[in-house]
Amino acid sequence: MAMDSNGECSSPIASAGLLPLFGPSPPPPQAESLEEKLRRVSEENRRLAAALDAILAADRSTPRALATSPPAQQGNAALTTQAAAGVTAEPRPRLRTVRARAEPADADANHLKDGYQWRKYGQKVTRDNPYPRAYFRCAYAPSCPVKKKVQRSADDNLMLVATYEGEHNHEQRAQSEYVNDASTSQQQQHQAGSSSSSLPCSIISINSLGRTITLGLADQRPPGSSSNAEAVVVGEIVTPEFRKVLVDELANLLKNDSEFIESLASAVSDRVMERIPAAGHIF
DNA sequence: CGTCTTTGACCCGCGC
DNA sequence: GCGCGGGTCAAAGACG
Repeated sequence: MAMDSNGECSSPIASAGLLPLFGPSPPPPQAESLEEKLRRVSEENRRLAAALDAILAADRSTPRALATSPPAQQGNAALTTQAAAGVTAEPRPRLRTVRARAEPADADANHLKDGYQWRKYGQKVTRDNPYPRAYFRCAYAPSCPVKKKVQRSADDNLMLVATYEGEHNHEQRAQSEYVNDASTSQQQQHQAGSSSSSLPCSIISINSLGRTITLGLADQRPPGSSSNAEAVVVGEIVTPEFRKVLVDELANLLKNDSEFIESLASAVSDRVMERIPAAGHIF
């Protein structure tokens, strides 16, 4: 995943070559086995990680801070990434925006599960959007300065737009939404391993009927586990055993699930449409 | 009973 | 200075 000039995520297409996942209308390789798909995605992840490294290396020459984001956890909203706050100038580099598509069943909930616990402290109807904006504070640590605003998109009421402000100053284990301790330790390890806390910038979540697939495109998490509700696919698959478990899990999830394909196509399509303009002014 | 959410009021910055 | 809009506070209610 590439960062734009503001340190935010943007399309890697221009620099890293086309990721088939992002293709405008990826032909469903139905003859391809799940394992082959997995291998292909892992390969793409490696390419993207390399591209990101190159971009970050170039970006470090400028003194601005990289925006970070909370980890994309599994929830009822599929996190997609963003390129938003302070697009033209960066006086407030800690501001970043995450777009998430909510499940229709949660159409009334203005809540975005992102791996942290939040306490709502306000709600406001803004002028340019008929949907109310909700204000949240990090509820894990009283001293944590992080805030977020969540508002539905005026264009698409299923699209949640969350704006994060500040940096978490605590360990991430703040949520009960983690599937299990193993995945939690992964998250913590991931956070400790990354230079700037957490970020969904490198993660694609595709939610289908409560099931989520997360593709960690740049981070190097250790092998993890998955629950009966979710499968987490990270960029580096280390052991054959893990891959087997992963493939089995994916197979269970996707078997007889034509809606997943539709959701996937929809999510990819949305994402491509969001990212193409952002990529246009990166280089 | 403690915690969390809701919601109206208040504060503050900004543009005119 | 005034009005507007965004952001925050805090009391009250809901909930487990």
